[in-house]
Amino acid sequence: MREPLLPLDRDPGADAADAAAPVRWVAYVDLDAYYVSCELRDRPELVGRPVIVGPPPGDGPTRGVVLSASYEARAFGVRSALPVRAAASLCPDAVWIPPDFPKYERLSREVRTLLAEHAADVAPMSIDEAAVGLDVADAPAARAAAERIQRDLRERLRLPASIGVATTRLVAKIATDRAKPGGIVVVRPEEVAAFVAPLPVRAVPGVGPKTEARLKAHGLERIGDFAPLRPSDVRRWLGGFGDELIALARGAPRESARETAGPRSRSTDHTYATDVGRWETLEETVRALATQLAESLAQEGVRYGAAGVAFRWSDFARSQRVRQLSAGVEGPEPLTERAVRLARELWEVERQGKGRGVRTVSVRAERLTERELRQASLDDFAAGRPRD
DNA sequence: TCTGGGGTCCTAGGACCC
DNA sequence: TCTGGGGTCCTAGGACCC
Repeated sequence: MREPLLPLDRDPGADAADAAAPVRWVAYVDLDAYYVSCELRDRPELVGRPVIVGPPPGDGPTRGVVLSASYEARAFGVRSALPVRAAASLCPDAVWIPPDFPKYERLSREVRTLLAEHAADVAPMSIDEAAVGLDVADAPAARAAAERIQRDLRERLRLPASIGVATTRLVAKIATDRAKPGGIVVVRPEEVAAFVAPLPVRAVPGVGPKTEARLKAHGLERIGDFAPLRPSDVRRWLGGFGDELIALARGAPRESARETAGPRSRSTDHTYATDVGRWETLEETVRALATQLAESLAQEGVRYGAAGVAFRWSDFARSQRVRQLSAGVEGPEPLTERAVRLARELWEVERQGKGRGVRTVSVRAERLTERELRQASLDDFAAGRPRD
């Protein structure tokens, strides 16, 4: 059987464009135990103690989870996403701090500003991660640049960071995880295959518990196991992701061309203290969430082109519905009206016979566009290009 | 000790059009 | 009347990430 020829089947060195392209270094910056670190700036007396950011376990049932734990708390087995009560029993002496998201957002912006002083090319990946394109010639210079960034973050913002350095974002991100906490790991392009080979497949972003289990069933546990495989075989189990894994294992990962061009959707939700079995209650919540979401978008000059609703049921299953809207619309009316209708559909169709209640309801606006940007680009188009 | 509150991307199937 | 091939849009659901 013939194998389709893929880019990754070629010898990377044989590609003229690749050979001519200068090596690009990327520093992947990950702030350690970010929410906790933000809090310790204000409460230095807690440094060295087990600290947990999350809804404090109080009286009554808490439906919360740990958002961030200091390394001292992690020594007790406390991790992000652990239910609050489990964390409290693992680490009874922890200091609990309720989350202050505006504070974390504010600091995150300060971090980006600082990073921008080090490099022109800063791509925020999440509230506590960023990929920084380094303008350097070789690995020693890249390491030195990462050290400067790390020191600057520590001294000026009092935030500890781990940094992975490589010539692709993917490998730099994987290296960052090996650098935690507080370290720097540099991977030269010629070392990539050897660096990833012994790592468990879970080290690859995008491989979670389900994929891990499926791969294990095929006898694949480490990234290196993929190097000798045929793309067509792996593609059967993993789709296009299989090609990426093979390329990585062979030391020639393909950089995803995806641009992070601003958020694509925004949602807001509400978890009830006890599950809800009355439509009237749900409708009221959906209406309130949709109104609030649409108003905040309108305030920022952001339009939306689709509306969605999701339920998390008492059995933790999830159902959702999304509908496209006519065009980029604005204001609470379209979102609210559509969201209530979708919620009603979900309620009638998905609840049938199961008698389950709703635990969480969420409302989402998708296909976001910025009013000003949209206008500007239309103007540019009209002015700069002939209409044909 | 059940499991928050955001998000993203991928895939597959159906509708519809040419 | 049993029959094509492509392309695109929309929707649902799964998996994953911080």
